Amino acid sequence: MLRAFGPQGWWPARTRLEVILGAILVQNTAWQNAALAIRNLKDNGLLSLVKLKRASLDELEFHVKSAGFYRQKARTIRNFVDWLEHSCGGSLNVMFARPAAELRRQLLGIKGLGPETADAILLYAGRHPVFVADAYTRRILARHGLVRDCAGYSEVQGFLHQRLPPDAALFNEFHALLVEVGKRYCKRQVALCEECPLEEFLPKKHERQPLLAGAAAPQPVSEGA
DNA sequence: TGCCAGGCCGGGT
DNA sequence: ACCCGGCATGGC
Repeated sequence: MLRAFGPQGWWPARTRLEVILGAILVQNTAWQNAALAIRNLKDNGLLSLVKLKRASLDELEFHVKSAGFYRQKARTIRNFVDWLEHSCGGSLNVMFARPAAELRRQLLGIKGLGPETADAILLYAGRHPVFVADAYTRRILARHGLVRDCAGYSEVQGFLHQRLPPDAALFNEFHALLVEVGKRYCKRQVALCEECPLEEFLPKKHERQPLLAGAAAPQPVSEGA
């Protein structure tokens, strides 16, 4: 994928706060629409924790409207800012100084932040080696028979964590490339992705082992595989 | 026109 | 522990 598409330069954000806002705003939404919302916040001087704290909910809703689900996302932003204030004295430095596992639990406690959003924050703003097993990642792995079709977020994330060295830069680039490939070759209603450049690196279909088929336990994998 | 997009929550089995 | 409907805008 890297050879086919080159480095993706993700996450497309300038600051940690932009990563966090983008992670919330992009939930089940095309990035373009989330980027528009970020631009609106920026153009209206709201792209700082102090300003976000002062903004009314109506104001937030108005500016993030282009991202869709704007009432929920405005509340989620508000929930995060409130939590940061109470739990971290309003400091992202304090927040990101916490151990990844603890911080993840706390983020999941914020209404509107689920596993993918929390992990995107941990990886792309905190540089923690946590794989973001988003819809494209799950779809591509399932289409190639690496995980079950119905595999959920944590199952796919576990699959990747078992087989990859815990390297944030690797997770970053790999995930970004999976999304790029997914956008081109692995949409929802396309059953096959014969054009997918991943095919080149995988065993032929008849040679593939059922790595996580059915109720079988995950296979132990050698170190650094 | 209809489908899709880098989810998450709440209520129901 | 799943399953489902609701949430909403913008692009093709």
